[in-house]
Formats: sequence, C-alpha cells, structure tokens
Amino acid sequence: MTIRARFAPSPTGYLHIGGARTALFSWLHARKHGGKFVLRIEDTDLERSTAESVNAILEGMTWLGLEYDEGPFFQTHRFDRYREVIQRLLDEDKAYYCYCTREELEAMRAEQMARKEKPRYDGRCRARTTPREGVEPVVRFRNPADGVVVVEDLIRGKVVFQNSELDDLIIARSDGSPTYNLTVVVDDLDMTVSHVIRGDDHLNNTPRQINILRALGAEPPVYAHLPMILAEDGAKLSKRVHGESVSVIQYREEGYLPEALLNYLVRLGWSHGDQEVFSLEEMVTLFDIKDVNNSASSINPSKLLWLNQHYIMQSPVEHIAHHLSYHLGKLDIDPSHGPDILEVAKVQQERAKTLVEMAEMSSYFYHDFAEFEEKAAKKHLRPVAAEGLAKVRDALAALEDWTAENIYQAVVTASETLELKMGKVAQPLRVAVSGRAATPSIDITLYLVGKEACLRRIDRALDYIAQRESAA
RNA sequence: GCUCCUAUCGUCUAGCUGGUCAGGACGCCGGCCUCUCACGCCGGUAACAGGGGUUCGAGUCCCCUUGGGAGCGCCA
Repeated sequence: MTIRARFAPSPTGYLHIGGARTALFSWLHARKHGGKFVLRIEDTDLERSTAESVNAILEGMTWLGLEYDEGPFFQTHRFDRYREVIQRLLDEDKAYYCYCTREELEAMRAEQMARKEKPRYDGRCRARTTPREGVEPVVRFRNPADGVVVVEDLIRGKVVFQNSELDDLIIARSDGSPTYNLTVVVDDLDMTVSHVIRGDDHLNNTPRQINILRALGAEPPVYAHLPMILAEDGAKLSKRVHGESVSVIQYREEGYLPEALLNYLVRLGWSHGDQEVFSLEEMVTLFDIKDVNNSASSINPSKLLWLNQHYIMQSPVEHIAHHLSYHLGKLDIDPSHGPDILEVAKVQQERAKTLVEMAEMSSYFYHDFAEFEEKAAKKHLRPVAAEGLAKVRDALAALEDWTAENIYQAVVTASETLELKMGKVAQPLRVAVSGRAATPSIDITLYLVGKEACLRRIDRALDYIAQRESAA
C-alpha cells in the first residue's frame, strides 16, 4: 500500500502555527515512507472562506518548503460528487430527510441541557415519510443506534466510542450543500488517503466519519490525532488574544528562517532522544508518527529565538545575505550602495537572533546614523575620550591600505602611546563610528564602514564632545 | 452537564518491555574568554499533580480524585 497523507485546512485565515505543524507532520510521514502528500482546501463554508486565505495558506506552505505532490483540491469544485454520494445514502436508506426547523432543534437542545443531558438530535424525523409544508429539509445520516466504533489511532491507541453517544448528523444543509463530516469522508476516499493526520480536536468526529465510511462500504484510513499546540500562556491559540504571533508569515516578517521554525515545530510533541537540532533530511529519516506525544504543548518563543540564532550562525553566509537583503530593503536600505552584504552578513551572523535584528544592527554600515545612542554617548563620548579619538583619527587618516589589520594596528598603537587600555580608545571610537556601544570587533566595523565615513563620523563625535564640554 | 483526550523542571522533552544521583534543551543565575556586543566554554537553578493499590521494588502498570484540553452547530 502506498502511503498517502494530506493536509486539509479551511481557508478562513492565515496559516497558523498549529496548522503548520500538522502539515509538517503529515508531510514528514509521507516523505519518510516515499508516499504522496496531498493538499486539500476545505472551503465548503462559503461565508467564511476567502481567496486571500487560500493564498495566505499557499504562501505559508511555500515559505516553509512543504511542497505537495497533489492539489490543491478545492471542495467547492466537488459539489456534484458530494450530491451524488448523499443521494446514494438516501436511496439506500442510510440517510433521511429531516424537516425540523432550527428553532425546534434549538428548543430541543435547550431542554436536554436543562436535563443535564448531552445535547443531541433525538431522531424524531427518522421514520418520517412525508414532507412538511414550507420547510426545506436537511439530510441526516442514519447513525447506527448501538454497538461501538473503535478508532485505532497511531498516537492515542485504541479509542472506543459508543454509538449511543452519537446522533444523526446533518450531511446536507437545506440548500443542498454538503457539510464537513461528509466531504471529508468522500474526499479521503476519492483521494485514496491512507493516513489522516490531523489535530486532536477532530478525534470526536472520527467515529462519525468511520460510520459514514462503512455505510459507503469503505474501510477507514489510518488515523493519527496530534496533540494541540497552546499559546505561551497555556491558553488555546487564537488570533483574537494572541494576535499575529500565530501566523506563519508573520514569523517570516519578524526575521525567522523557515528551517528554524520547522525545527522548532517538529520538537513540539515529538523528540528523538536528546537531539534538538534537525535538518529537514534528518527529520524525514528520524520522524515516526508513532513517536508523537499525546499531551498538548505550549509554544516557547525564547527557544524558537535560540534556534533561529543557531540557524543564522550555521547557515552559509550567502543564504543569510539573501534574507538580510530582504530585511534591509524593508528598512529602505539599498545594500548595493555600501559594503559587500556578504561581509556584513558574515560579521553579524553570530550576533543576531533574527534577521530583522541583523538588518537593524547593520544600518550604520550603509548610511550615517541620525544620532548617537544616548546611553552609549553619555558613557563613551566624554572629554577624556577626545585625545584618544583624535589620535586614532590621525592614524586612520594616514592609512594607505584600509584593511582590518592596519586599522587594528592603528588602534593598538594609539592606545599604547597614550598608555591606555585598548577599550578606552576602542569604545569611544566604536560609538563615534556606529552610534552604538555594541558592534562587531572594532577593526572589522571600521573597515566595513569605510575610511571616508569613519573620518567624517569621528569628526562629528569630536564636535559632539566639544559641545558637551562647553555646555558643562 | 455528557462523551473523549491528557498530566515529568517555568517551557519543550528523555526515561523501550518497572531497579537512573530522574537525563538533555531553552530560559534564568554565576564564572571564564574579551576592544563592546555576541559566540564559545565551565558551573548552578528547577520536575515525576494528589491519593490508593499491584510488586521485594512504581515516574513507568491499575483505579480514584484534582487540574488542563477537545467535542456535543444547517462551522470546519
């Protein structure tokens, strides 16, 4: 049997972190077994589905690199097929028309709740043979009244449901459109899906789907229900309370590498001994859906950040430069004017936790900064620093070859002649040239900023100190 | 309310068929390195939800309680 897994999001928003992990696990399962990964868009809810959401999901999948072998299939394109199946169930008396109005159903539920019973359809239209005037009927599936449904879940093990707990669910609305539980079953069947890997929240739907499947004379696929991903505060992830931080694309905008997010996600509910870092290839070979945990996990932003930094450090510099260029662009910086972006990326690789941070801390390489960081200037651009600064300035101005090595020598020589520790000269110099107290090593920093800009900025710092002195 | 799922450091987790000083990672704290920041290195912090069983022995198996989550829609 060839393995066929699928990811079936409904396009009612962007691709969120939980959906991304579900997609990843399903994708990994398919890849590991040399199977196929199918993408299906569950857009039968015409009210809430949007084309923008479809695009956002596809964009998210592409950015993560979770390419699909088939699809995207749209359920809205398959209505004829669903109608056919519904008709067949009706013909075989495995489904029936229900003429209850929404009001009646609501009243029934309210009564049941009042009696502390589980709200469920009581089957009052099961035996009805005549239509009701003025009511467009829905179609209900005739669920077996007794016996049990056993879900053999790859993650949960055997889960048993009593048929008596299940009611006759609606498979077609009064306008004839099919509902979720019907479309899922038909699609998984038609698309010969062998493994349904999805969120835990669907576990309770599974016995209903199995019953429909059996009524259709089919055998159920293999199920694997993934534990939920909770927000940092342990609450359910929601756009309303957690904002954009649940959107995959938002992570891209905030300077995360897709491989870091993927690595972070794969460790949520899954592990392989003590290993923390996994390349995509390793995930594919090491991942086993059976090893997935069964309890929910909360997302931990600081660990994601750590992984992101790890990947920024480990990646080839070209790869980082490519991403850095995107984020510099967002800051209105054109990296073609200024130092080689490869060199910038190289020196910043181990200092930035995100690419956004890297872009921000690299801006002074490309243009003069507006003003000195207040704290840095206060601490380092003091009158006592003026002499050292002036001395280095002259030494730097005299340099014929603007190389990191020569710059380093100039700084060392200046501090030695003044009998100062190197830091006493380097720190003011750093602030003068970059506007801030933390940069790559002083020689590289000056080298990348360039001779002309360095001298100009040192003069500016000297003016600043003089002004400060006269003000005092 | 009913049904289902679930429970190891703050967080992610290891702990296969019962015997470990309950391990790793992130974070946090301290130290080293050092021109700053960061990296790196060294060290520290911190957990088996509670209660019953089974057993010579339970984080591990069973039951109960409590906590958390999901579902109970003409949403998916």
